[in-house]
Amino acid sequence: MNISVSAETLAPEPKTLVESAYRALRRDIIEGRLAPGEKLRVEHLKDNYGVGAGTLREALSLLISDALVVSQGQRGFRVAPVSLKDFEDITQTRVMLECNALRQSIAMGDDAWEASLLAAFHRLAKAEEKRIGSEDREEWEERNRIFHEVLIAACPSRWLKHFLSILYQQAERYRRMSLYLQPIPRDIHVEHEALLHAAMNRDADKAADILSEHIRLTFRSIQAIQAEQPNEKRQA
Amino acid sequence: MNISVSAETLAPEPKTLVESAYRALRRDIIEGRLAPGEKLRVEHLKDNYGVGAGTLREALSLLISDALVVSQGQRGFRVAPVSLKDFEDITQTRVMLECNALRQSIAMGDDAWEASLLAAFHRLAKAEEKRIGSEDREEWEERNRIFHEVLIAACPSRWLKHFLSILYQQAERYRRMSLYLQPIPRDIHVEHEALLHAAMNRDADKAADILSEHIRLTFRSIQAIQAEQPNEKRQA
DNA sequence: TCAACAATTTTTCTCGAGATTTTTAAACTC
DNA sequence: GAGTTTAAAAATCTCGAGAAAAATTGTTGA
Repeated sequence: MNISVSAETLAPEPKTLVESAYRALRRDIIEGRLAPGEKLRVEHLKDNYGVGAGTLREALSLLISDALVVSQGQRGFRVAPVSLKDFEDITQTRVMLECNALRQSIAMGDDAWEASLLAAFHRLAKAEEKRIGSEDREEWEERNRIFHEVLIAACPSRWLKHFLSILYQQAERYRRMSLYLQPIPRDIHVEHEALLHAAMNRDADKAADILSEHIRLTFRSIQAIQAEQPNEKRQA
Repeated sequence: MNISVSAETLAPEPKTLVESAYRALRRDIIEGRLAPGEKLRVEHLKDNYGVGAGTLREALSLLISDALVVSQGQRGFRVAPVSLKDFEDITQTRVMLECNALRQSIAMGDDAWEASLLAAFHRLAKAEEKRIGSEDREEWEERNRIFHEVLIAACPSRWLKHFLSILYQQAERYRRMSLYLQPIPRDIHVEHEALLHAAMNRDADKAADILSEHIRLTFRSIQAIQAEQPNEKRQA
């Protein structure tokens, strides 16, 4: 079985300028430094990222795969817009796919999978303990992603995992946008723990239920924030 | 409700050379003129498609979104490899997503959706009648795609439809590879008809069952061909 | 005051040439 | 003869400049 945590997780460092620019841009979009809907002028950005125009265009083309950038005809590139409706769609689609993948993973996971799951949970728990300073947020984000990734790692469907990685990225962007200042609520740790135990006990139904609620809860909290502050930008 | 058949279907003609090259390359890959695993040398291809090197690179980058092209590090681009295992994965994932989308579409489709579904079926049926010459194959492919697209058009999830369009493309490539000479079996028309009636009668369970079998059947027939001729190329 | 038109400016799109890196081939040693 | 090292060839990657299109600004006329 190919768990391949390090394959998708610890990317093997960029070997080309296009790749570097792609990653830098992706980070800047997901972490909100490039605002949703913002125009991405090649001539202006190529200086910021220290590459030529053609190289930057290529990096932007790659970001279309992730649906983080949109391009239209002869009018250049833009950061993908956001909307609550879109995030709801992402959430529902992710619930369906991730629960399915989790069931398969639980059904097929071997000892090595259990071990890497325990390890990923442990790393995440440690990050959750000391996440007071905002410095540790990046570490928590990384470990949270890995935990979710390992949960479904034993699922044999590459396509399912591919789509889920795209949806996770999208969800992360929304999460960061709204929970920028807010500390991570405490009960998320409890959810992760319950998820771990259900998975280790091979209780697929319970695990899927917890995961569903876990994913939906993020949407609801952002929905609530949006309801309080409807003054935020609201692109189509 | 936004049925938007013409949005994804009749693409609004390319307004840029990158877009033109992208479409030409996509056709050539899906229709098998560029073989799976084949190396895509930019210097050689730029002449065939009549564009500059940078433009072609950008088009290839866009094809990565569709998983029709893969690139690795500093070693250029390749046509995405194929394997029976991959097609099985595509089939299963597509069954799950397309059935789900179909159920939503049946639940939410209005009169206009029913009308466009009938129209799409009619066009497809006409193409199925006169598909003796291989000339009509292209027309049948197009109308088959539109029929499947309209079936799920009333599903409100953009992400689901986005993923399905990718999977459909992939499946089309496999279908064309193996059924190149074979005429389209007659019972496919019967399946389409049963699918239409189940959808029109709002019988979601029945429609989903038929659709599942419909998609799986294509895989099984290719699986059978592959079993007879295991001499074909078999990339990882 | 507003709308339509035209000139300017900006930006996108495109191409060809140069610098690195990979691949291929040959020569050499053990 | 097999494997390693070295040199040539090919391909990829990268950049800056020129052509086409879009967006902006200013002008004119009702």
